[in-house]
Amino acid sequence: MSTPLLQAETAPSGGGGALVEKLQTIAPLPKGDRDALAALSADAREMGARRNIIREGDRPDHVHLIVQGWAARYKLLPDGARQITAFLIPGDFCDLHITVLREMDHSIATLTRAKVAYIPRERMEALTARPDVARAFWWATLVDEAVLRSWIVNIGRRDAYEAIGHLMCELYMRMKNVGLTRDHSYELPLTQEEVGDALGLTPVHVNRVLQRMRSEGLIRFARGALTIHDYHRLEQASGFNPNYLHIDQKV
Amino acid sequence: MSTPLLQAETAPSGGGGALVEKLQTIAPLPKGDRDALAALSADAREMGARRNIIREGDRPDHVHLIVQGWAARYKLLPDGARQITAFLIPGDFCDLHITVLREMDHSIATLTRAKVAYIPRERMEALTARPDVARAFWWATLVDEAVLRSWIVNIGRRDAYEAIGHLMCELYMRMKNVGLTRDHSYELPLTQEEVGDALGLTPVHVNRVLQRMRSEGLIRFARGALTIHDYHRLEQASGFNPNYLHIDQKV
DNA sequence: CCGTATGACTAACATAGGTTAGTGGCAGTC
DNA sequence: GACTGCCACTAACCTATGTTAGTCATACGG
Repeated sequence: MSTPLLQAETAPSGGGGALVEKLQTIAPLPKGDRDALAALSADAREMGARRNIIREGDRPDHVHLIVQGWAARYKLLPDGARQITAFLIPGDFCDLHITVLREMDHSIATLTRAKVAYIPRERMEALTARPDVARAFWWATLVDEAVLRSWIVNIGRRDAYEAIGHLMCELYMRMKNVGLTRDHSYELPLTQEEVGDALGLTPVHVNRVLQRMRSEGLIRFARGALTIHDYHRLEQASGFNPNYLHIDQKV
Repeated sequence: MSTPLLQAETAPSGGGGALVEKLQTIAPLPKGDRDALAALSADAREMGARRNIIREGDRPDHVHLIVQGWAARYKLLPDGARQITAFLIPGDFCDLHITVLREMDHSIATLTRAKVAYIPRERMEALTARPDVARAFWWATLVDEAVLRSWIVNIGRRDAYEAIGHLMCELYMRMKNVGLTRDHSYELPLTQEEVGDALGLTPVHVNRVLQRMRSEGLIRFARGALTIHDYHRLEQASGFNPNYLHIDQKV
């Protein structure tokens, strides 16, 4: 029996998958729109863990959508250091509007085995011709931007304990929003090094902080899954305020 | 004689101002578009330094554009710490698409005296009906996002010396792109505390680093203006690569 | 002109987090 | 069923940056 790296296949919205689930956060979409979006996930490609989806300098002519599994945006520094700037979960686009820019200024790689849909430009144009879809894409783009701002605060002004807690809360809310949590648990298939690369910490220090959180009974984090034993306390301790996710739902 | 906090009024693009200058980075705009954009700056309001333009929780129904002077996006933490997540210079929108989201998840304040244009929603819609303008707005949004990613790398994986140098290079390129540099100098009306709030550093440490840069003959930074004596060396030392600004111009 | 901010700057000391160099467990593989 | 590689985990030590508590110069309002 292997660790369940992939997400539950039972998409809660009845086949539409994470993308439809996510894009209906702000407003329900007409059936036609839902079907058109759900169709994107149909012929996704399987990819192994730790494979590049796109690399800095690439000029892709199609858009990538994470259907299943996890991926990360990252930049490499000359000295080999890596900074992860985003975690991508099912329903997230990798490069929604890359065609407006000349080329990628960062890379994206899978973290787990994953299913990734490749969507040709014309197909995206057909989708954005639907006003509700276009608006939902805008919403998703703006939330991505808000998450980036929130990460800057996390790295710049919170200590390691708060930052790690904050990240756990954010991922909990995002996973919940696409139906991938159960109680206060979710698949979190990150190594301690990857957590460190996202928060500007070393794996050694990430480990220290995790030990402390465990000893305090706050969380359980093992075998690629996180359980938050006391969500309220974690939120408090890390100064997490979900308003920047613009979800407007209850915990 | 007072310190010249405001930017040169002589907009290089013949009256269109920084916005037109910036939006033509990727492609020239038709005269009609240029005029429509330039008209936005016409009746901007004067604001004092350190005044809020919008605050977290606000639901503005119009868009703000920095016409002259500097502003900053920021978030405040419960303990009073501040993290600046963006510096806004002439030609930058504060909240281009706020109407898609419910409310602001961060605040924006002027840093210097500034001229800020208030643009009603209908007027923005009329502008985005012009395809080239819509595309240019997209470009601006995506570059803003790329800058956020770059800041995450800066704060997460570069030391203070590199991070400060990187910020100076970025602002140099952005100011140059709207015609607000002369040789390798530009108005940089930031206090050392504001630089620290952007990079997650204390003013004491910012001062230490600046002293070092000065002693090395790299820069001159005084009275609200920065001169980079050796741009190439600064770029090297800070690992700056302007590709993420998507400007495609020479230094 | 004098008082009051504000911001640049410094020194002495404290610490969160980095570095280096491991050990040990476990999963996959030939 | 031994090898291999990855990852969690630890210990001892180090340093970049934070903290506290100032001094000093300049700008501005009255």
